[in-house]
Amino acid sequence: MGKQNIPDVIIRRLPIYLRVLEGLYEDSPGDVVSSFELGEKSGVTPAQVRKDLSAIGAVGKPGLGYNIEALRDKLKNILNLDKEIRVGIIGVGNLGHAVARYIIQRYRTERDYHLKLVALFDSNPEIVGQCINGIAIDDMKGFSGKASELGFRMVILAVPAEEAQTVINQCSTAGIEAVLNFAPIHLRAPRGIRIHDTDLSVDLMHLAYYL
Amino acid sequence: MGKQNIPDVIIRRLPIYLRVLEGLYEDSPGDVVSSFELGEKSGVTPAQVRKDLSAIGAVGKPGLGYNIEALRDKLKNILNLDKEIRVGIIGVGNLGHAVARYIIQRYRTERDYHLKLVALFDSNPEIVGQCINGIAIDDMKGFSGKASELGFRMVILAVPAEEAQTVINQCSTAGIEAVLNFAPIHLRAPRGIRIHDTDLSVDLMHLAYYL
DNA sequence: TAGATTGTTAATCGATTAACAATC
DNA sequence: TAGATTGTTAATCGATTAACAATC
Repeated sequence: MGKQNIPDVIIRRLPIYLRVLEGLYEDSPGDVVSSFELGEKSGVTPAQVRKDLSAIGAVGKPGLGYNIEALRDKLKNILNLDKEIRVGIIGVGNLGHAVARYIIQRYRTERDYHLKLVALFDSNPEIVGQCINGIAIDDMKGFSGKASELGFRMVILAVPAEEAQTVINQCSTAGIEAVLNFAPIHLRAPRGIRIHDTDLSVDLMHLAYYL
Repeated sequence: MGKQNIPDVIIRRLPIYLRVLEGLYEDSPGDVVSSFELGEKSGVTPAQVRKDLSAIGAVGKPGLGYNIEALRDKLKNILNLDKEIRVGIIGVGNLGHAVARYIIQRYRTERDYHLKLVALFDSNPEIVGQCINGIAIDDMKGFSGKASELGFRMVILAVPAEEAQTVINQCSTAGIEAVLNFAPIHLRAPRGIRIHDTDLSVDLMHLAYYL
């Protein structure tokens, strides 16, 4: 496979381009988009757009622009979104619960994003066994088995900070490869796992600087 | 005020340092922390930590490190977290609702972060008038009045993509200065408003690349 | 053809890392 | 004093921007 080691800064912008392209495709499938328009709608300069697209091997036509559908498909392909991606959530408290509902709702409406929530886990016996939109909350004890049984390699982590490192080590054992971490703590990534930290509080504090 | 134009990359790391320092302070107030330990716990190199802290004018003692409490206070001061920060949420659907509960819960437990949710807005008459933890959902029509009455300058935007640009223009009129945007669209920032975009879907797609 | 826009190269800019004298 | 760690300077690295010949 031709993963030519594209820098992460570029990868990070691809979902944003893709989001814009989906919108353009709805309005005018079969049409073309320039780096100027795509950049405008993505918050990126036209030069940057061309540099990024050229880095991933997407090609446009001089004088015209990029074919919307082809470019969209290219991006989906690179981001692995042309296959079904199964996701589990660990930690179904306030936040995990909300994220679960959000994903279910969003990817129900959404056309064909192959992002599918397949499992929920918690270690609190009081909520294990409950259901969210038909998905049962499993005991964290059975995590490893469920992961291979259901075949998900991506996990959303919404447990308390104190438990997060322990849980991520379990994820590693279970063959998980990517983790979106909502716990307010920086985790040491075990070998073979990619972690992205995200924290509403951190975002708010960052913004607070600009008040 | 000494806002010496600190680059945003640095500002972005400050809340993370602060988060670590709060933890350290609980365990050993009055103690000192080295750039090595702080970096370790923040996912940043020691050199970077020292560069960042020096940029904001924080000082440590050679051979010892940085005083935990003093550094924490310095960070809070720079991030404006030594004053009360009032926040409103616009759009109380699935996501806005979850964010509201999350903030209320988190800043109840939290010691003394002066981040306070003071208002909720929506334009759907069916939910206007409802309450979340004692905070009423107001009609978006009265936004501008409420903003100045309650004195919040920061807003969390959780409306559908189609409405986001319109709403942010209203925010501008109402004197809002900072917006955390959850709508899956890049917004043109009106003069005087700082916008940070955040989108769970974008984060998941970004991670999907590494599967 | 004339006008528009790509793809790429070179120039610029800024951020990270390395190194080490100063200092507790 | 000896050992540790800061604060800063210089070196490196990488990302963004500008510019423009090639091409539709």
